[in-house]
Amino acid sequence: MGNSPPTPPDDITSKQIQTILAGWGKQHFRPFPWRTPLKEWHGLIAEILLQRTRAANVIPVYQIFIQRFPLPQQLGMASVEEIENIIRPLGLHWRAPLLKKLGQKLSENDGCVPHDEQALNSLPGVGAYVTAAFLSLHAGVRSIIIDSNIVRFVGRLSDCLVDGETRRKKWLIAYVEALTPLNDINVFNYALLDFTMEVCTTIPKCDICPLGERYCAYRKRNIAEKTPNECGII
DNA sequence: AAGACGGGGAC
DNA sequence: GTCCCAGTCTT
Ligand code: SF4
Repeated sequence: MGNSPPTPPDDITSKQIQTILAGWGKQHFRPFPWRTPLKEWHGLIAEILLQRTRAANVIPVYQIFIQRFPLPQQLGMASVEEIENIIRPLGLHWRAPLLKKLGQKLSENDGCVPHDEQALNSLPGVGAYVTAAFLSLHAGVRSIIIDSNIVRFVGRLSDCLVDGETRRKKWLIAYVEALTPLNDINVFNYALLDFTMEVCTTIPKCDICPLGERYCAYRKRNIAEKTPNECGII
């Protein structure tokens, strides 16, 4: 028998982490173009373009994309070639034919994006992450989001090694579920995205982290071992 | 469960 | 040059 998987923090601790992250997020909210009030269609497109791609790199492609395809109908009628050319700087070109199918499928629904989890998840190019991100960030529906940055963050909180499969593990999902508040879902999820993008990064910036050793087992161990962290600052 | 996809920026 | 990024789809 190996080590048992990490268990989520208790309710009190989870709420404290939520409060700290939400407070941090309010002061460090990043106004990406897809975060300003927008059409749901544009929000869905943004989440797809953001797959495995740093947000800053998506900005110019997103602007061109929604200018060329303001409505799903226009995307559905475009050629795969044209779509592929527009998203080329982002790589993962297999998304081009899926985006065309997405436009066609939404056209059948009057161009409206469904708010049903099953319906979203079955759309071409839309998986667990895009479904949860769209619901929580663009439709006000509480959903937990799990991306590679958030997996890394949970790994740090619990001081557990993670890999590419960790995002599908039950313990990880339960952990994020416990951390995610019942209300103000978009505020918390934006904070979680920004925090994991800017503070709990591949090389963590523990010296500016609002959580620290009280909430982060990785940080606590580094301090206890009196080894310099990966920032090189105590 | 494991592999493929991908350009581009950070280091 | 290496690693990693708001994952998804296919064996
Ligand atoms: S203390 Fe460091 S490792 Fe822990 S959550 Fe903060 S930035 Fe991440």
